[in-house]
Amino acid sequence: MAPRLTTSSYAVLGLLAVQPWSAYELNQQAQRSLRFAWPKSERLLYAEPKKLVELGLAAGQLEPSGKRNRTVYTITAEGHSALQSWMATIPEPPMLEAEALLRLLFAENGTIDDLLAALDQMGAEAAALYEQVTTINSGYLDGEHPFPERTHLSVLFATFQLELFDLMVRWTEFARAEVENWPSTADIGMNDRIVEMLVLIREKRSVLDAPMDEGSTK
Amino acid sequence: MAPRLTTSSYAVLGLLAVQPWSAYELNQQAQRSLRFAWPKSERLLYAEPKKLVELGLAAGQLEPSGKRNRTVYTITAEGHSALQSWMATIPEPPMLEAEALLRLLFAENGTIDDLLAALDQMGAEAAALYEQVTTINSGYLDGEHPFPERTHLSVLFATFQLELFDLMVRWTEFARAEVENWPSTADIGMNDRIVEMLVLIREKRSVLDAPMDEGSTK
DNA sequence: GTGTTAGTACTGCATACTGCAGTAGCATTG
DNA sequence: CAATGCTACTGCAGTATGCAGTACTAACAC
Repeated sequence: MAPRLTTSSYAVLGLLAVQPWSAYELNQQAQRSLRFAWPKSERLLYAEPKKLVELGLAAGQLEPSGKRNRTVYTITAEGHSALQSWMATIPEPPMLEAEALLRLLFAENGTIDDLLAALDQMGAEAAALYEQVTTINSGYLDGEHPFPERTHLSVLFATFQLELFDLMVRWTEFARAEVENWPSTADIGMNDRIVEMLVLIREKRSVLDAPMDEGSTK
Repeated sequence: MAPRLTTSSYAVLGLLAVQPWSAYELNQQAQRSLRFAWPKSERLLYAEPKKLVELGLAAGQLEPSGKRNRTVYTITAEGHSALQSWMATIPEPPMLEAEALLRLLFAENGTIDDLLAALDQMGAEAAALYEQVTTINSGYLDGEHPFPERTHLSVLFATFQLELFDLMVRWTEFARAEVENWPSTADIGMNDRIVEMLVLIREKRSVLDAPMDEGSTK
C-alpha cells in the first residue's frame, strides 16, 4: 500500500527542491532552519526520503565513497508538481508547545523558585537562539548565504524567529518581575495588580509596555 | 509493565490537581487553556487518566448517570507528590510548529498568491484567538473565573498568549507588505530592501518598528 | 409517537513519529 | 595502535494522532 504524504513529506520535498541531499545532509540542513518552523526528529528525516522515492517524488542514487554507501536523493518532475500543488493549499494553524508555560498554569503545585527557574530557562533558551540567528543572518551581509538566490526567503523567515525569541525574552523578564512579588504560587487570585493587567487586556494594550505601578506591588 | 510518565501525563495530573474531572470534561478543560501551552489530541486525554490510575497517581470512580457510566478521576496523594517533584525539574525548550512559515521557507515553489494566502491564514487565526482570549479574560473582571483563586495564573498566562497572537498578526501584516513588493517568489536574493532588513537584524532592531523606506520598494 | 439533529461519552485501529540503542567505516590525536 | 569523535545510517519499542464507529440522552419538529 502506498503511504500517505504528510506535511513532513512536503518539508523534505521542499529541501530537495533546493538541491539534492543525502539523508544525513538533510538532517543537518533541517537543524539550520527547518526546525524553527517544522521541528522533526532525525529518525523521521532518514525515513521520509525513502517514502518519497517509493512514491516517485524523489529518486535516490547510491554514491559509494570508499567502502561506505550513501544515498543522495533528487527531486523528480512529479515531486516538483506535488510540491507546487501543496503550496496552494491552506496551512494548518501554528502550534506552540511550551513546557515552561505549563509550569505557569499549574504553578500552585510547586514553589515560587520552581516557577522562576522555568521562566528563566525559557528566557535563556530564547536569548541564545536570538544570538544564533542574529549571527547567522549578519553573515549574509558578507555573502555567506549558501544559496544566495534564496536570501530573501531566509531573511523574511528570520525576522519572525527574531521577533518571537525577543518576545520570549521580554515576556519571561516581565513574568519574573510579577512572580517575584507574589507571596506564594497559590491562592492569590485577583489582587490589585491582576486587576490592572485585566484592564490592560480589556483595553487591548500590551502589559509589556505598561510600567509596573509602585503602589500596587506586594 | 508500568508505562512511562510523559509531560502529557503531568499536564493531565495538573488538571486533576485543580479538581476531579471525567475524561470528557478533561477534554473540554484542555480546550480552554491547556492547548495553548501543550496541545494534545482528544484521544490522548482519554487514555492518559487511565494510565495515571494504573500508576496510582489518580483514582477513578464510576458514576452511573442513567444507563451510562462515566468515570470521574481524582488525584491521589502520590499524584500530588509526583506533580510537585515534576514542577522542580527543568522544562523542555518551547517548540513552534507553523506550516505557514514552512510555506515561506519554500515559497519559490509556489506563487506570490500562495504565499500571501498562507500568511493571511496565519494572521486571521491569530487575530481570532486574540479576540477570544481578550473576551474570556475581560469576563474575569466580572467574576467569571471558574476558579477565582487561580485567576493570577490564568491572567499571567494570558498575557503571553496575547503578546504572541499580537506578534503573529503584526508580523504577518509586515510580511504581506514585503511580499506584495516582490516581482515573484524566486530569485530575488539580496536586493536593497533585504540588505536593509539585514542591517536592522545586525543592529538588533525590530523590523516591525522600522517604517518601510519609499525609495527601496520596487 | 417517531424521526432527526445535536450533544455526551467514549473505544479500536491504523498510521505517524520519537528516542534510544546499536552498527560500522573513516579520520585525527596521543 | 588505541581511543575518541564524526559520518551515516537501521531496528525497535513505545508514544501520539486522526478517524471511524458505537451508543446513550435530550430537544424539537412534523
